Amino acid sequence: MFVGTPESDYPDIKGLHLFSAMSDERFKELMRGSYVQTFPPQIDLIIEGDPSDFLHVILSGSVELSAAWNRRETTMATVRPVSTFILAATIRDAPYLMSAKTLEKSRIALIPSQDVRQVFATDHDFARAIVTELAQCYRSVVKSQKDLKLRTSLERLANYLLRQRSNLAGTDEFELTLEKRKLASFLGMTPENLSRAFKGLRPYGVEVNGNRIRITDQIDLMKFAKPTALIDDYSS
Amino acid sequence: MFVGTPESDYPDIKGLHLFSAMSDERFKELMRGSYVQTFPPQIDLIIEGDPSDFLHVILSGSVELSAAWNRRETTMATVRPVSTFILAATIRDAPYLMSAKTLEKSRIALIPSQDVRQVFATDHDFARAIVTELAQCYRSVVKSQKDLKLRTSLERLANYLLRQRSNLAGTDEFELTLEKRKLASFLGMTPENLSRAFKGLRPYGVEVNGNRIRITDQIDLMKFAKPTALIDDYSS
DNA sequence: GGTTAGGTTTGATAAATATCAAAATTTGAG
DNA sequence: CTCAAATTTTGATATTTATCAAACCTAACC
Repeated sequence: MFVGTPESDYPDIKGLHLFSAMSDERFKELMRGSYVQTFPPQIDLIIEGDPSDFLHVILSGSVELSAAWNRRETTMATVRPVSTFILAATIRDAPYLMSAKTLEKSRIALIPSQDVRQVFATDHDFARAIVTELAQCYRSVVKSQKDLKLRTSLERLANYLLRQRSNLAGTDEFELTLEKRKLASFLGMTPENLSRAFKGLRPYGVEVNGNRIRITDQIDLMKFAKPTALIDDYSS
Repeated sequence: MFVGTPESDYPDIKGLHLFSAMSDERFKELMRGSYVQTFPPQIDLIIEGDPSDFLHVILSGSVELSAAWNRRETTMATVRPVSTFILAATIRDAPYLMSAKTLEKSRIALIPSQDVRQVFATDHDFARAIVTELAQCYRSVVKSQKDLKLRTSLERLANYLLRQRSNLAGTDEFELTLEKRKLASFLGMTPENLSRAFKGLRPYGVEVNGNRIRITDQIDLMKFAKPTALIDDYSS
């Protein structure tokens, strides 16, 4: 099992901003201690509260990050290739704050947290790359927090659709990448409410057909959604 | 005006985890480019969207971080001495996501972002300290997000009170450090709702008298609030 | 192709939260 | 100390959102 991540996966992982500045030497060292596994859908990779044994890198498929309390559960984010997750817990050697579960069949590289922390302590370029990554993560959560506290559920949905649209090369028609159930939870509402929210956006030119969304009047939708870079631009 | 931060403030600032590992040499260099200013209450230090010109260090007083959208406004956090704020924006050289305003008369050290980024690029210990700090910040926002999405307003208030209680050496009686108006906004509710929420906690042993809170039955309150380290422990 | 399980939608209702208005209380300035 | 302004509380009401139940749809499976 512990045979290390196959070399064929190196380019994908090294392509991440996090690892790109690292010396090949050290990168290979890190990879040797790691391994790749393919998981079926609906597998729990991490339960919140667990000690952070591995930094995870998703190579294919998709993973849901969720949190639970008092029999309630909420989707915090979905992670798609190629990216890492649970970086902050790894660095701080602290328990995971979120659970992770595969949504589809997924290939995931697991890098022992101890190794990551060790390289972090000695490799300055890596430390700097982590800073940039964490600053980005932090800013993303702050944006998401603003979304939640400042907008109604209808506004959140409208802005979500506009973000999806621009992610997907700005075509007027696109598919939802999330099950509606998950989307509802991600946006902080119930599935029933999401269904009604879609109807509520019809007057602004949103047509829904299963997973297929068509935005017939983007200007009109934007006038309602009022997107702003300080909430909706995940790249800054 | 640009006379540098007075040396008498060095110990406080150097005491921050962020700067403690930095060489005295470099620290003095950073301080020479910085300056300290005393602001009256209710002064806008930062407007969200501004370019991040300075890393701020609060030396005395208190500062509110808030965000606004579409004529709505919400309190995101309050910062107390001695700590930095707006670190992520400084590092990423990105616009501030939150506004900052003094709540009381406050002394604040301003360190040019450019200098911080430069030291960050050359001083490895500083880079590592920033990582730890940012990981901590990130985890705090995630906890706060879980609080918001998983709990009702009554539960949020109950857990807030328990956190305050433990922060303040665990006495049964303590003072709110925030105006109720701000507290309501921080907890994601209206002032009217907060007032009613306090009443709603009376059956669980919470007595309110102005800013004075008395928790007469901590066990009972905890049974209702169900605090968990994965949301309420801001030190991990 | 029929069946079943799970997701989605719809309608009815309940609960949580916000809004508006006004009274009560506190705070701060002069 | 007194008055004005702001905050807090209270009551009445409206809006938003959640819950429950049932119908409907979809997709995987035998």
